[in-house]
Amino acid sequence: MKNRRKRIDLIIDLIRNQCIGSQEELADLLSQKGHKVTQATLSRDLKMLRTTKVPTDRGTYMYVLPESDSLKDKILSLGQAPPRANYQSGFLSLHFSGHLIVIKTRIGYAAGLAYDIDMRGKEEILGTIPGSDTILVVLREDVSRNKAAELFADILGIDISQISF
Amino acid sequence: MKNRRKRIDLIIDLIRNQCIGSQEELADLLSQKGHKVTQATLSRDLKMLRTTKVPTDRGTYMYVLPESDSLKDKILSLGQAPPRANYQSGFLSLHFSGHLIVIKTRIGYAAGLAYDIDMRGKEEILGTIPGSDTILVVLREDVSRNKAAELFADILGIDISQISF
DNA sequence: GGAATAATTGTATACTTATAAAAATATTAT
DNA sequence: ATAATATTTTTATAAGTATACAATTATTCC
Repeated sequence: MKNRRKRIDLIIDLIRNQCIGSQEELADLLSQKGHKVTQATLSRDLKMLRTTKVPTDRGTYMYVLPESDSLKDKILSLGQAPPRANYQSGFLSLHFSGHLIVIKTRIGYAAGLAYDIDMRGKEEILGTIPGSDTILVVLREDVSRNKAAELFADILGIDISQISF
Repeated sequence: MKNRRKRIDLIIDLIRNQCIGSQEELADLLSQKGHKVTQATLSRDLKMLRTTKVPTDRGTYMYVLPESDSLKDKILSLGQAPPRANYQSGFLSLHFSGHLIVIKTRIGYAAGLAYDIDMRGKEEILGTIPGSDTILVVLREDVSRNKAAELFADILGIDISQISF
């Protein structure tokens, strides 16, 4: 089945990025994205992903994914490459938000990495702002994500699959 | 009530030391030790303890306690007002701009506050960059302002009305 | 291809958990 | 102590989740 994989990926995404309080709720979100499945199927999916429903500070409940190890295995077995830290450069992760890029680094590595990025991306980058473990990169408005992703994969010496669009 | 504390302690003990698959099961164990309570009470106890039911490798489910920190606080503060650090001393204002949030703090408070924000908003926040009296927060693109406002009201211990949309 | 086998899903339902409302128990103030 | 207030618990039930079994869909092996 082809859709199962996509559905699982989507579930992981949804759970990562929003507060989902029940399987019905998840079913709704999924169907909005074209995956019509019943609660029973989600119960199985969530069990397979070792997902848990945790009480929140606000008195509600939300599903959360398990700490990466087991999850990574699950994802791997579904054919997707897990992101891994690059300890040589201090790079940990890269995310887009609008024309911004947020790069997380090991503590203390932000400044050094930001310098390298500045040197390499004069054309595409308006500026970088390093904290201690985070770099904010402001892209020029006319630089596409794909272009930027290629550039950063190159600068950081990582595979483009490690970049989260 | 005197028994509540003892019951909670016992629940923690039981969950730590054996596999408990349902609240009914826990109720049985407790009653063997002299604590006769209904499932409803346990539901509340477990919610209060932030306990979660996790799918095991063997295809079963078991309750587990959360990582220690929050747990100790909960137990210690049983009955009293919920423990919440008062960050209001450092916090001055919060403004949105696109998927960014700019928080002004009293001088010197930005780094500390940013750290707390990082700890609390792993899901919703891509990263934070503290200056000395300003924190830049980059939200994930799919986090709405309302959700973010709720989150920050909670993190900062302020009323949501203090947040400027 | 088509039969045999395996994986996935839906249906229906049992099982489990959460919660409103009422009752019981404790605490506080007078 | 007693009324007033607050907390905790049970009861009853709603809400949510898991699973047996049947149906469907995919895969494998002639």
